[in-house]
Amino acid sequence: MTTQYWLVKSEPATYSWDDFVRDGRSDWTGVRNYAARLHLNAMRRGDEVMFYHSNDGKCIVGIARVTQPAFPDPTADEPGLPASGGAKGGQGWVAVELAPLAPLPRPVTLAQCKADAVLKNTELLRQSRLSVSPLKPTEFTRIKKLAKHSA
DNA sequence: GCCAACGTTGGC
DNA sequence: GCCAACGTTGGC
Repeated sequence: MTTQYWLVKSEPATYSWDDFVRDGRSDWTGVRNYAARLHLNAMRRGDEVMFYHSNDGKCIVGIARVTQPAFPDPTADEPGLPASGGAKGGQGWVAVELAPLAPLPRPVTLAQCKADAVLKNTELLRQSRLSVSPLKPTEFTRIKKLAKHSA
């Protein structure tokens, strides 16, 4: 099975990479956006996920791994309904479980992504408010490569 | 079903 | 602190 790649955002003031590493794993709950939910539902165990610090940081800081695919978000009003249950399914929100895989040697900044020919068209940049977005394998590889060089 | 008003996110 | 982008809500 081919590994898929994703990017999730977190405000470090709320939940930082360091918090994530300390916890060793995290249920990625509270996503209340249909496009983001679509992506959560498409995640499979073992997919790799870039961890982005929004607001304070504005950089990609580490790589996580999907350890549990989508399950009903326990923080939703009515968890457990089928997530595919119709366009108006305000319920049926889902979460996934992520675990830290490795920090990036150097964070990759938003400015670097914008300036990069490969990364300038990522969903992260095209739709800046989307909290969970897909990455193409080429984009994922590019981020890893940029993380090896000085900013 | 359209659209204006409003709230939220997130970069600057 | 401001503002742009986007989603949601509610009047009609």
